[in-house]
Amino acid sequence: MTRWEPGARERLNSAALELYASKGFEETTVAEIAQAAGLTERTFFRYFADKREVLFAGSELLEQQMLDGAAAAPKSATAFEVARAAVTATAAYFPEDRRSYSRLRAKVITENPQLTERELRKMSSLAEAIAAALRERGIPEPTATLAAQSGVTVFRVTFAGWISEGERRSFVEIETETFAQLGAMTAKG
Amino acid sequence: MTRWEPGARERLNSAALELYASKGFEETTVAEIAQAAGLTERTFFRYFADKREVLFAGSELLEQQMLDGAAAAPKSATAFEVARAAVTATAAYFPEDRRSYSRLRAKVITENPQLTERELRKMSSLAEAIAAALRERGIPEPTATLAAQSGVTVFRVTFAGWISEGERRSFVEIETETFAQLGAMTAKG
DNA sequence: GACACTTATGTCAGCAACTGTCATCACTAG
DNA sequence: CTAGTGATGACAGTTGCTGACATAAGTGTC
Repeated sequence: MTRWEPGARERLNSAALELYASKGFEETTVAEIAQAAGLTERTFFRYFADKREVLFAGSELLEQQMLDGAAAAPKSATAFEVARAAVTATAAYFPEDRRSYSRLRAKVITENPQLTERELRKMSSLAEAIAAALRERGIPEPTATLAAQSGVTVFRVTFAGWISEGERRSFVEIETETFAQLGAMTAKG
Repeated sequence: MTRWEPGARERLNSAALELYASKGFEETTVAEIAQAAGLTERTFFRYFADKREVLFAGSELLEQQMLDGAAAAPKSATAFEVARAAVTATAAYFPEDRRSYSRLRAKVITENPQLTERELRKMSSLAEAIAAALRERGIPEPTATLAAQSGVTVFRVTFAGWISEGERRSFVEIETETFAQLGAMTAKG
């Protein structure tokens, strides 16, 4: 018999989501999460920097995917095209099987201001990563930030649509349309 | 003799900014801020919901100014034009005299992740307010959110430019240029 | 197979953010 | 003069989070 079961991180993760969803984020104490996972509070904080972070672990993968997408764009691409490539590359991250999980997670997040803040920070960090990649390509500020932010905005709108009630289209389909709308909107005037 | 000096809110506000700037946000305790203002910790929390909020009070004014700007836009304006009107209306909020104060405040905020999160939330809330105004005008989603977010992105980039070292141009000047850049960027492709 | 070494966890003490509750003092209306 | 109101103080309590140290499981070495 091992002293501890494997997969502590996983257990903490799902225990947290379940509790946050069932009784609310603020009403859940870290001690409860730890107990549900068969661990102690102290251990929770060894895996996650804070009570919120447990819902956002793994976002480095998303960022990496975006950066890979940006890197794959042709040399001749404009700033906005590179940003778009970065966003498009994340589609693989949102297959049909994850849609309902994403819905639950998003619901928990939008219902709590603290979690919303953290989500915004992650989005901002994604934008900054893309902006940095654009700068690497020689695109100056503020164009780099502007393009990166716009790309992330499309990403957010796309994601919101993807998890909206009754939506059946795939992530890429929605994304394509969202980009088209942004183009149409700013082109005019 | 009154038992307490007037302007408690003001005193807490400036004491907090000074302490955050001089010894860092996390290194400053609420008790210290309260003491510097001649009050108690409990009173601090009567004025501000949390330790961060002390730097963000008054953002309702900014939001109102944006909404007024949006409301003043002609009926025939497109979603993006209305969003632009909202952003342009905030220029009065950033006169030359406030630039150095804004610089200090921004420095404190960008140096701390927790404060950055709160700032992002405020920006998000501004975008949501504009989006709601657009919906009121009959503009459907996701166009409303897309336009509002884009407007706020321009606002953020403009603000960052305005407080950047050595920048002399006025807020409106920078804003005009930023909008032009966004238009040029998305139009292409 | 004894020994050190590393890694994941537990235990415990403590700080600081935030909250609820009640007391207190200045001011105001009548 | 008194009763009421509103801002503040006093104080205790919960919880997020951290540091320091102990302990047990697994891993290698001779």
